[in-house]
Amino acid sequence: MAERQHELGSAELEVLKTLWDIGPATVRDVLNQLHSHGRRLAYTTVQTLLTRLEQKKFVTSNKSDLAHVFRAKISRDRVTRSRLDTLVEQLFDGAAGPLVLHLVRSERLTSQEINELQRLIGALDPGPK
Amino acid sequence: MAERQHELGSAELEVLKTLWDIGPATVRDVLNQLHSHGRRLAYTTVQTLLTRLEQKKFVTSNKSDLAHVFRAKISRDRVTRSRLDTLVEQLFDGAAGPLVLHLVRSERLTSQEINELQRLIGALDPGPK
DNA sequence: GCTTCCCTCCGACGAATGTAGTAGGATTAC
DNA sequence: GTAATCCTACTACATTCGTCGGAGGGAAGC
Repeated sequence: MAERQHELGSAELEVLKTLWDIGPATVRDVLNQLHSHGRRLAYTTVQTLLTRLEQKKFVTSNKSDLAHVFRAKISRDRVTRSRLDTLVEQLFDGAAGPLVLHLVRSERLTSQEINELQRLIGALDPGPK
Repeated sequence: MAERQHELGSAELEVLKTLWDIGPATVRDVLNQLHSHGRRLAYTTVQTLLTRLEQKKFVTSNKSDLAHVFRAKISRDRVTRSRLDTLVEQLFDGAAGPLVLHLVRSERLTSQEINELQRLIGALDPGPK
């Protein structure tokens, strides 16, 4: 019950991601963007999703124009962090290490990412702990 | 609709994790284990969860004894992988790199894990791609 | 000024999920 | 053997989520 990860469904996340990608937008804008990515949804579905996101405080809207303009209020980073926390918590009882190792081992990194990682890791201080 | 992540709810996962932790067990065993971790659930709730997990083929049961013995059929690794795939897909459009970088940057690793990582990363070949 | 659009508001509905109660059979304790 | 236990099977119910449809009010075309 400490797990309040039930705050963002997959469809809601898709819409939120669209806002991150194209910036503040109307229902129609989001719908078009989704359509252009092959995602079929009804206009009102997107509207419902945006409304729910607003109720959940993940989005705000400017209602001064006829077509309301929605804007993401939470960053992609925050959502990522939250999702990861939940995953790490649920699967590894909070230990992030095993997850990272799992990811790194799963050979899904591009060479560029590996280089980047080597830099980052090299800079990390295993320090006293 | 391509998203079939809707296969394992958080409560179901808790029960599955218990099976990974203590091995094949009865409803009562799982319940006790959960209780010992402070998780309050009714006996029948755990039973329902186990039944559903069995329907979903994530668990099998031996019904020869009065109290059925349930056994995890899917590994923690497979679930982890699946969860990660979903997360990477939903948040980074499939690119695992950013996720790893995010994790590494989030300073939640123990020094031991960092060492382990440095070894792993060092062994990785950025090679041709 | 109608007709057509487009938008918002509201209600709805089915599936999945978390949580649990009840019925009734089997086992154990006297 | 009778009562207290324990277990399974079945049913139930509230929520959340994904997905829309319809009503009704402005805006825009002609």
